[in-house]
Amino acid sequence: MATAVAVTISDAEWRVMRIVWTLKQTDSRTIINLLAQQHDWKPATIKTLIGRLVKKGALDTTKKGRQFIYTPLIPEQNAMDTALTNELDQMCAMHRGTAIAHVLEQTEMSKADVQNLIDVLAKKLPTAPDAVHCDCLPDGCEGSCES
Amino acid sequence: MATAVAVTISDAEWRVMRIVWTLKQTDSRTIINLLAQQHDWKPATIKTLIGRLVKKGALDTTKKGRQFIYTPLIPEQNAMDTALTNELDQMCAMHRGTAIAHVLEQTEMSKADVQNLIDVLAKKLPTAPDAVHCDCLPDGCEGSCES
DNA sequence: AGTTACAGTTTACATTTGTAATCGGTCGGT
DNA sequence: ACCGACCGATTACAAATGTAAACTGTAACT
Repeated sequence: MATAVAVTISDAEWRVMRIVWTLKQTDSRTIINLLAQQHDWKPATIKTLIGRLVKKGALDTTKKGRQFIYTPLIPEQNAMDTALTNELDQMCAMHRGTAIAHVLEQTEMSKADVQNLIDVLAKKLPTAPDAVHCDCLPDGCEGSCES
Repeated sequence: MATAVAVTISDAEWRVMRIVWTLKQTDSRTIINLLAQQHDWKPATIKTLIGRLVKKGALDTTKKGRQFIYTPLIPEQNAMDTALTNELDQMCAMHRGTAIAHVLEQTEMSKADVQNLIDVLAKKLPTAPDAVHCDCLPDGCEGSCES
């Protein structure tokens, strides 16, 4: 395994990636046009973001005449998983379930997605531990860590 | 409503908050001792983080003799929700469900939590739309945006 | 009363991120 | 053959973040 370093994509860069992920491949012209509509970013700003993503190894480039064609080097689902997991991992293990519950309530999802989540959880239920303990303190936070 | 600005807590600051959330209230001594164990941060580093959190309005201080007692000004669950929601919101609406599925698979949760999530989803199922469309492109990404 | 030890504040500095102007090369048109 | 439009690269700069030393004041112990 070579590039196991899991590139970090910043918020602004994320916007660029979404365009490329969605279009599978594009040139900077298209990216700039689309993004300049959504945000009011100057073309120069978007070029910078593209440049950084290429340097970071998130986008690949293929010379096409005078310009480049950009393609994602890291899969969207992969980036999404990593971002969410990183966020969750830095939170108290005991409270993750509740946090996810709130997120589920507020996230609009298709029937199919909801059903799929139910299935995943149903499969998870049997092996789920009776309790997951707080891991906020070095030792284990016995007693002082309720609800 | 005064401070509706939703303070942003950085990764390193998050560690400090977790200590305070768990202990409900503490002094810097305790925070420093606990954190110095988990990470190898110098006391000065932790002091800086505490100071920034106070300035940001995430921690409250109460003079107690020569030192301060710190208490959380923002609730943990609230911070967790905000962090996760912000992360999710910047992702393609169409793919959020799948990403959450992956996260659910990898997150250890208690039986009670899993069951709770199932309930939340079951309640959500009837009103869930048949499809949630990709919102990565300005227009709506018809056609060019499959799974 | 003097000194120590530690709490909180100020200052420091490199890196990352957001935001953007400018430069340099080239493709296409006249 | 030349000029302009445009692409990608270089440079810029402030704010946030990670990491930490230095400074200041004062409570506690001798």
